[in-house]
Amino acid sequence: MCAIFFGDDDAGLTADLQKRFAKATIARAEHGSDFDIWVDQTLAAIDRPQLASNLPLDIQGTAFQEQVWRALQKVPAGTTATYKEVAEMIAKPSATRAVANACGANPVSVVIPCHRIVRSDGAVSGYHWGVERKRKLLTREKKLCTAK
DNA sequence: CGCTAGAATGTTT
DNA sequence: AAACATTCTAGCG
Repeated sequence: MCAIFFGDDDAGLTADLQKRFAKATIARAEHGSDFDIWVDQTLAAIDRPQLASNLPLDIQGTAFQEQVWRALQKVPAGTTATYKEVAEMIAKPSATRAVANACGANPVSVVIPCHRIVRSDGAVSGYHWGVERKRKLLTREKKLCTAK
């Protein structure tokens, strides 16, 4: 698995995929195939982050991005971190903007929680798949966490 | 004191 | 060389 995308419709999704993987040919998974099983696991991982480690992820990114993404996975569900905090986690306190860049480059939306990152004033700034979706994810996670 | 405008900053394409 | 899902500070009302 090299990417996990959100989308409201097929057209938007494939368009996004094409943009990210310009040279790739888009194909669909057969129902009941191995890939289909992974999709199930991925969806399950939204609620249980531990399951994410079962996924055969094949993420491609620069060294900097990998640092950021690793830091992101340390952010507990139901909480948020600021771009600056993440920047400090990877020992580059002044690279806040760069961190934001790396978040946007993250291909695996749910496995790496790029939606838990907000601005220092607490405002939800941007999200590749829509700020609306980001807010919903956050409130949802907060509920899940407090319910536990 | 609260707000706006502008510079600083690191990484990617 | 340009663009960005930020942040910090100085200046103004």
